[in-house]
Amino acid sequence: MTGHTQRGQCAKRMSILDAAADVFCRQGFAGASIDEIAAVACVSRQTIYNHYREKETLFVAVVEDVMNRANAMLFSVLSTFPDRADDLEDELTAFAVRLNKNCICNHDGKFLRKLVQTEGERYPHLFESWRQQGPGKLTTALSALFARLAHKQALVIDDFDVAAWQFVALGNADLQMMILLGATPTDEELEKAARNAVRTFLKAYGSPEAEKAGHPPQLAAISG
Amino acid sequence: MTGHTQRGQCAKRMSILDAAADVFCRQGFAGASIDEIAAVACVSRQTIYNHYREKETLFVAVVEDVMNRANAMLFSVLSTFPDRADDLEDELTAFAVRLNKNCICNHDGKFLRKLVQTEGERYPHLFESWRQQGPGKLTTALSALFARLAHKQALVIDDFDVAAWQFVALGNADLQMMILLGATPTDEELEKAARNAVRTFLKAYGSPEAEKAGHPPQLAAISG
DNA sequence: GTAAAACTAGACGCCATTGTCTAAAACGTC
DNA sequence: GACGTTTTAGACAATGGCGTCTAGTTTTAC
Repeated sequence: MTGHTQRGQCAKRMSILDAAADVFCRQGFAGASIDEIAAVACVSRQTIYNHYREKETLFVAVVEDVMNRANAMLFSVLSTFPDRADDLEDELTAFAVRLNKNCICNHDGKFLRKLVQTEGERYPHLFESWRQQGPGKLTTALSALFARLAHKQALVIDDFDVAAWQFVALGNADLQMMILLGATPTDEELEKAARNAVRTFLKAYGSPEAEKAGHPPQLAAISG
Repeated sequence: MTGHTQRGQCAKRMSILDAAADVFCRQGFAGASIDEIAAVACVSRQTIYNHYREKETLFVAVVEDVMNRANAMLFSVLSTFPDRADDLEDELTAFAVRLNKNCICNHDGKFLRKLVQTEGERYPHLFESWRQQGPGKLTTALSALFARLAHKQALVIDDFDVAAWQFVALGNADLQMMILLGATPTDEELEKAARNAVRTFLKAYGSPEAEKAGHPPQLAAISG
């Protein structure tokens, strides 16, 4: 139980977890075979059974592993939310790109979406905890961040929770089909999707005082 | 091969297709067993092999069946899109409710989302045709319908395709999590989600001239 | 260097599933 | 009522995956 052994074991464990995530994601739980996972992980089948009692144990461990990584990435991205009202459109667009690219369209996001949908009913406890720690906290965090921007007069928002979800939903609007099919969007597609989303978001929630010359508000000319 | 026989066979076929859709949706392709499908359909296993050569043939037939039903329903709902500018918010909200309830949150929608995601890469041709005939035509149709409203000065839209996707995306925003977990939203939840979506959509795309007393535009008071 | 621990390759029993086959039964037509 | 078609129930071989076991090899600790 010394450091070296731990490192070796740890490496095998990670290799197994990565391979299992790959195979489970492609084939689903029922379609995945331990032999294929062992082959992808470059490990003998017995080693897998040595670390995890059975297929189900392995599956749960994989899901927890991916969940932890995804949540960490999510909060890492959240910490880059724009704090000041300057260049709000560009800043929000860049943030939406980061969110889509690193949390939703990446491997882990694809894995979780797929597996939550297919196995969620079979493991309610597992995915309930994901929902609470992932998307649940995303909502409250984003909601608070938008509240801060609203407090600084950069946005005009009546319901922060609703606005938070709508921001995320708008960000995915153009990518929905690609997300469904598991394709990875290019940087241009990500940029364009985020740009469209933020433009519409700001048309709905943008503060008139914060508008700059570049994008005059459509309704500014109305008198009353 | 007379009428009665046809009717009997047809009933069996439908029974098999329905049962197979149910089991495939719950268990996935790999996890579904012919025996379970036969049991749900109240049919002997041999009858299934009599109608469909093998499991894969049955699966393809089920997907095509559900796709056809879903597309028909989609266009049926699309035909109820509001045509006049009166009561636009209420009309759009009711439309969004219909779209979510009958096309996205129903059994067929759940089935297609699940199966496109899990088996889409294995049957690219099948799901490509779905994409073109379903969501693809939804975009162009919605886009044209919004263009008509814009032409009537009820909306102000620069890019109709983008607006169409955003309308759908906003409509799903509140339901995303339930959709992912396969839960069926209540009527109240559907109503509230649609209401939030349309409010924001109209804040972004609403025409100032069409605004009524009930919901004054946020930017109307600006002089500049 | 040695001993313990971990890993490998492969064989093995077990079970579920697929797809076929057969004989009997149900159904509809004439 | 006789005939052809369809359905049924069950047996059947073949396949493949799971999980165990064993014997031999590599890695790690001291």
